[in-house]
Amino acid sequence: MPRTAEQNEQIRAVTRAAILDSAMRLFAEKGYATTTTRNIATEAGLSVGLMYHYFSNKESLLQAVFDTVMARIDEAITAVLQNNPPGERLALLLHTIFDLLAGEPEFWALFYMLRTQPAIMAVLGDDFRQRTASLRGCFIEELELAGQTAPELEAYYLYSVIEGAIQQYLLDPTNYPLADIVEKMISQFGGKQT
Amino acid sequence: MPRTAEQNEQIRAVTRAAILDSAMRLFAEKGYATTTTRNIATEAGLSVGLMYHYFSNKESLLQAVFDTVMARIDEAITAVLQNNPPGERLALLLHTIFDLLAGEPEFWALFYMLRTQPAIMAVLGDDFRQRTASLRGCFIEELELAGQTAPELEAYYLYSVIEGAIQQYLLDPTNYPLADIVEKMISQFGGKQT
Amino acid sequence: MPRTAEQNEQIRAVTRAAILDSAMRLFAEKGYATTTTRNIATEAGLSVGLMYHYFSNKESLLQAVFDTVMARIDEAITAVLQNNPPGERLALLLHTIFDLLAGEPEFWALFYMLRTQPAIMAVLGDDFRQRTASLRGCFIEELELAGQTAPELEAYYLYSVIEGAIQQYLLDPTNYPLADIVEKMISQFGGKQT
Amino acid sequence: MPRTAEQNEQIRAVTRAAILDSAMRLFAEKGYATTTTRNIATEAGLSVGLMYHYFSNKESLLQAVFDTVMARIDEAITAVLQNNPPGERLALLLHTIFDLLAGEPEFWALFYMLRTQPAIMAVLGDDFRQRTASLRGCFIEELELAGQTAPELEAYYLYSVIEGAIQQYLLDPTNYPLADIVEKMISQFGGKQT
DNA sequence: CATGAATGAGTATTCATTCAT
DNA sequence: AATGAATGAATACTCATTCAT
Repeated sequence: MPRTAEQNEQIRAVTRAAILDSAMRLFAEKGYATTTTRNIATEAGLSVGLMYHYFSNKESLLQAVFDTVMARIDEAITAVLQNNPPGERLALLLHTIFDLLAGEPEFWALFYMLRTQPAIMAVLGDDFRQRTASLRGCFIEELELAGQTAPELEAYYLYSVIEGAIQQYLLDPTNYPLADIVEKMISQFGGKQT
Repeated sequence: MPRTAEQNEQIRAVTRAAILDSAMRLFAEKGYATTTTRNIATEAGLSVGLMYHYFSNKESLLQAVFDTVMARIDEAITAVLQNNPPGERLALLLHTIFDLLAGEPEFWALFYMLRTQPAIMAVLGDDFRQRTASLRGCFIEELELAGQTAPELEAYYLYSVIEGAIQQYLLDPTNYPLADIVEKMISQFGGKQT
Repeated sequence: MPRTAEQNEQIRAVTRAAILDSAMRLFAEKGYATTTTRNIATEAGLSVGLMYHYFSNKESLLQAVFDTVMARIDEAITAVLQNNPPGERLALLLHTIFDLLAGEPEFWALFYMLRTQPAIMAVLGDDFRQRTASLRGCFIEELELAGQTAPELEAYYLYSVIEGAIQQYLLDPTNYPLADIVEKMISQFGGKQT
Repeated sequence: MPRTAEQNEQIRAVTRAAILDSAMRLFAEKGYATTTTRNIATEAGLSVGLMYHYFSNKESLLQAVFDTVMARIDEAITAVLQNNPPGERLALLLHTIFDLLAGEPEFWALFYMLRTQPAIMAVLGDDFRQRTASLRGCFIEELELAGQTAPELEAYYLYSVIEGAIQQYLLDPTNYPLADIVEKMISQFGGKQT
């Protein structure tokens, strides 16, 4: 007896996730250009042909990986924003971001790998800038509530510290004093301590 | 009659520079993996074979590009350190770095492109970390003189701000308030105003 | 529906044989170094890429060709040794070898072409020496039974005559008196006449 | 002051010999195809360009190497033939050939390397066959004098033993009982002992 | 006579992608 | 849905040969 439509749907979802997962891991580990489609299929435990049933391109696979990464970050941030009152959100946001960093560094490594590739930014650049602006918007709001006099500039500055901290951590995870840096950020930008 | 050794030296220096220049520009513009050796040779106005007369392979060309970039940074920094008294160097260092950024952004884009590629970091990683540590060393010294209580931590923090600012600027050069950010950095870390 | 494992096996066997066959013919005809991988693929009627699906590189293809050639010889020799009583084998062995020579001279031409190439002997040398020793072992045994007083030396001598005869024949197949030479070898080394 | 014509002649002869020597050594060591023209020039201690003043081609260099090798053999053989009475020459010829083999095995290795390359034989084949016939002619004469009943066939046979012995020796110089084999050849073909 | 910079066609190999089953 | 055989354009790199000096 053939599979039901529902079962097929189920299978598709699982397989798709497996491919995405392999791709994400391999891109982060070896880079986009040096990862072959065959690599990804093998790692995901399926045939090359089947992979092309799910993603028409290596590039569309990249796009999907990017979307997944971004969705993950958005989700975490949105959760903080929705479940906490303005004025308390800044410290929580920072902790969320850096917990993600400590927990899944490859994830952010991938993020920056994508972001610094000209070939990739040609495709994803606008998306990147838009999301950055939106997150900075949150910061502005919070910084205003915290009583900062020049919240826009402060937001740019804060964003820079965050970004720089992530990169420095990725460059040398064992020595970078991540926790101290985060505390310092919080105290500087006036969020309530947690 | 063969060319004199001097003439050859001259020719070699010019050609080598042309190759390096093309490679640097193309790597920055298209990424390392997507730049072909033929690309580089054509752009430099010479044959593939000749390129291999000067650099034994693509990787060693990358290494040479990296060294050139680094030498350029080192040179600028060293000039500041040697020609100014301790205690006044911090602000000057920052201005130097960000002048370089504003003047030749592709240069730094290349720097970060290289740094976020796992395949490339496998080759250049140690070099990167060493240079980072050395520059942070300068910061520590200056921060101590500026009377900071925890100069090590401050240095890590400062370094992060710098790095983040560079990246944010590269992402959106027209909107990022680079000058203001630099001023803020200087005032925060206690170097004398300029 | 994917092909069954059996179907794939079938396909692989056929394609592999086609590649090996082309390679063998071309190596014999033009030499190893002057035969290109593209040559082989074209001659076998398939794409370059596919050839690499079957053999990981040109060298491993060479190795496979060598193994095939050797298996062919071994097979013929083993058949003689197993189906005939000691004491009668020598003449049969010689006839077997020289029938192979007359029937497929390119086959032996290939054999010697490989053997005299330093670059190739670096890869296949040990194998060559080992097989030579093993065949000489058979000769010793037979020569002992034929009542030769110094079977070891005789075996070396016999082996030399065989090898020399093959090469002389290859150099000038129309004029070399192969049959007479073989008869002379048999009468000299005391195998029963056939 | 410019060199005299004589000095130039002198220089040319020396340089030419150096090139030939390097080529011969390298061809024997690495094979024709894997030896580069640059290899040869470097080994001979001169520039690539200069080498092309002496030999217009890699192929013409090969031809010259071959001629040199052949001239050397011819010379040795002719010396024996001219300075000894018919009837005593056979054993001397054999000793001459095998002394050459023991003294300069690479020399013969080169000879066979060239001879088994189809690409090379296309150029040198006729030459090879002619020289072989001429040497066999000497053998026939000597064998007739030694009273052999079928001197033509014997000559073919002898030639085969010689050729086989050389090759076997080259394959495994340490173990092959060259001296014994030579003695056996001499006693078989009836030349006077030496 | 002498040099080595310069050329570019040619080679082995890889890899995204397609397709018959 | 699933397989893996098949394609061929593209890539890094080599090397015989030329040529300005």
